[in-house]
Amino acid sequence: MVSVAGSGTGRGSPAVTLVQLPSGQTVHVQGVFQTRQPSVIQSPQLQTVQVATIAEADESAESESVIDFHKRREILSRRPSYRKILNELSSDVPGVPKIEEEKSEEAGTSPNISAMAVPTSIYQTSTGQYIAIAQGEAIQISNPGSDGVQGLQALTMTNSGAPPPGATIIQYATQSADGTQQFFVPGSQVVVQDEETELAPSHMAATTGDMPTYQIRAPTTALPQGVVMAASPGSLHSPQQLAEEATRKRELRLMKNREAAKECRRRKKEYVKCLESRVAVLEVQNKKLIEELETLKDICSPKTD
DNA sequence: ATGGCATACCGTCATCACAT
DNA sequence: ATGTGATGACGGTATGCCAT
Repeated sequence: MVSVAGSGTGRGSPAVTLVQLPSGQTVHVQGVFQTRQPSVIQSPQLQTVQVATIAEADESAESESVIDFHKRREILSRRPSYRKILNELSSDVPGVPKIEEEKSEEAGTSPNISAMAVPTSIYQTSTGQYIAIAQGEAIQISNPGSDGVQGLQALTMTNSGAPPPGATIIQYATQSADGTQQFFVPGSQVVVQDEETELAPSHMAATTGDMPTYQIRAPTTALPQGVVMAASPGSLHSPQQLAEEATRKRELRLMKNREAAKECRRRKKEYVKCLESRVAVLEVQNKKLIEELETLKDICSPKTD
């Protein structure tokens, strides 16, 4: 005969069951008969509901259940956020890294304009680079492909040489050893990229060492190809200006969404990795427990003698 | 070498959830 | 009500692998 003496089955703590063997020997069995555990793949929303259900069962039901109905409906209908899911997972499981909350400004996750000093104008070239012209003199260029500081380059105006009438030559020291580039800024809003680089796909431009050159010109009738007007706040009157503003807003939204999508995919990958590693751990654990169970069965199998 | 296939990555759109 | 961020869905592109 085997008697099960007792168990510590508090939620969160592993259940320890005391098994008394016929020989009088007692065995501590940990985790074979564990209390309900959330499935690995289960969303934390569901876990939340489970907990709520358990709580309900414990208490005198009626009063709470009516209130919780709508809440639960809300929870169930809500789409998961990978950050939330992973953070909830990691709060349960030590060793699982949390996804950090964005520290909006100084984090610098997006390599571009958000970190810049109040730019008045933002441009995106056909190669995907962003150019921001601040109120003062600073021009910053960021490569969306690169991250962090590397993608960000500051420019200062030098007012030298013999620029075209009304233009200011800007020298900008690239991080590569060879290059300086000239930007013509007549106080207007257009950045023109040199033709040789204009046709290059964005991923090529991001990876090649030779940097493209740009010109910032007075706007003509139409925007040059490969240039997106991104900002010129101020009075908007004509339908054309309104249309430009709409275009600018759209481009800005697209840009933000692009970044958001990147971030979302990164989080999703991290989340999936986390789940995979958790599956691996649980598989090992499961295997161990099965072996343990078999051993116990062998030991405890009634011998008719 | 080339075409087919699988996979990964990216940008965009639509939609939802939440904040203001 | 509106703006914004997050995310699923979809299509396009790049890349690697394999059979021919």
